[in-house]
Amino acid sequence: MGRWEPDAQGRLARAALELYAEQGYEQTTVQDIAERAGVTERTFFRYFADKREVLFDGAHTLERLAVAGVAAAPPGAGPLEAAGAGVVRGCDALADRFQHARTRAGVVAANPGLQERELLKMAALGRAVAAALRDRGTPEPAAALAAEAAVAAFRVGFEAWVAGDGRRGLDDHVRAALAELRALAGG
Amino acid sequence: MGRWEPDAQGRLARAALELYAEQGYEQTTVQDIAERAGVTERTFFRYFADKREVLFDGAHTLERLAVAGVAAAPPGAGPLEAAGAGVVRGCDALADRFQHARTRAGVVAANPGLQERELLKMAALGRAVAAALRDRGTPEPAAALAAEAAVAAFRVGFEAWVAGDGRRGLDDHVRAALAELRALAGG
DNA sequence: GTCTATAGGGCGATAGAC
DNA sequence: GTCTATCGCCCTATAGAC
Repeated sequence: MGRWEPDAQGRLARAALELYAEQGYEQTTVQDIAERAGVTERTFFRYFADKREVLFDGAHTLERLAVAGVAAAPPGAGPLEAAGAGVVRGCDALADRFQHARTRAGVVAANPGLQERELLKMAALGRAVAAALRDRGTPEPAAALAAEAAVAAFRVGFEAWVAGDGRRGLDDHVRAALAELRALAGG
Repeated sequence: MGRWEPDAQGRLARAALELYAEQGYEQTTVQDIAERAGVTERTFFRYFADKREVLFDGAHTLERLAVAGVAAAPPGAGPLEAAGAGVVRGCDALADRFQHARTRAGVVAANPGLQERELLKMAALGRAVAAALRDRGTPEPAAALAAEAAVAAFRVGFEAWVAGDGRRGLDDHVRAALAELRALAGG
């Protein structure tokens, strides 16, 4: 057994979500989080760049899956179709964590600073999807626009998912939003 | 003549943009800005909620114009068409300030914290446009999706505008992005 | 206007694993 | 010995409270 309990990062992330949900983001200090996780304040900043970032360490998985989903889309698929396949694939990153996603969404919705960070992650997702589209031959500005539109559908689908009871899957909601988007531009 | 120079807010905003461009956002302290504007630090926070907000005081004008543009769209226009008319109208808020917009865009592009704030303003624009669409009868989720798509086109158009030499107007770039978006979903 | 708590970065010390 | 995780203490600027 080592000198320290293992998985300090995981304990910090869990402690932070709990405290943000219990007493609010602004009312929670980094020291509160560190104490609950059994480490010092300094260790928190070793794992997370700032107090917001602790809620967003899963963003990279979502991005990676979405990029893979775009790459795996059939060669004949158009840009919007491929981008849609990407964000639908990304749903796998969250699908089995409905309760966690819902709690987290509530915390984020209650604080503009956290919304900013979420938007930054969604923008990064959009850029990653756009790059994946360019890799399969989609030129700009079509790649950026298709990616942004697909991410918008993902966001709308995600909101519907956490607003519901979780019986309908996230991917189902996102697919519905994508269909609606096609209808809008086509009609 | 009063006891203080007039337009402290304007001087602060100008001083901030200059300093952020000259020496970087992070290297600039609020005190630097206040000194150049000839006021105290305390006065800065009287006008701006935080160090980022000083770059975004024009956002409300853009939002107001966009909402008016949606409301003024012909009754027969579809959701995406009306949302597009909104963001095209919003271009009037920036059209005659190309140099200012370009400098500001460079500063924002160099700092993730400022990008976050910009994304928050774009999200607010999207919500305002969506609300204007609902006011003219568009149901959800079509209103949210059309608004997000139009704002994405605005952003793409804006980026092309500041990347260019300014001879083509912002509205022209945004209209082109909207056309591309329609083509994407329609094809 | 002054006073203060918190965020967040820099740097070196320490204690184990290997 | 090296490497890595953690701590401790110092510091400044932000931003809110009084």
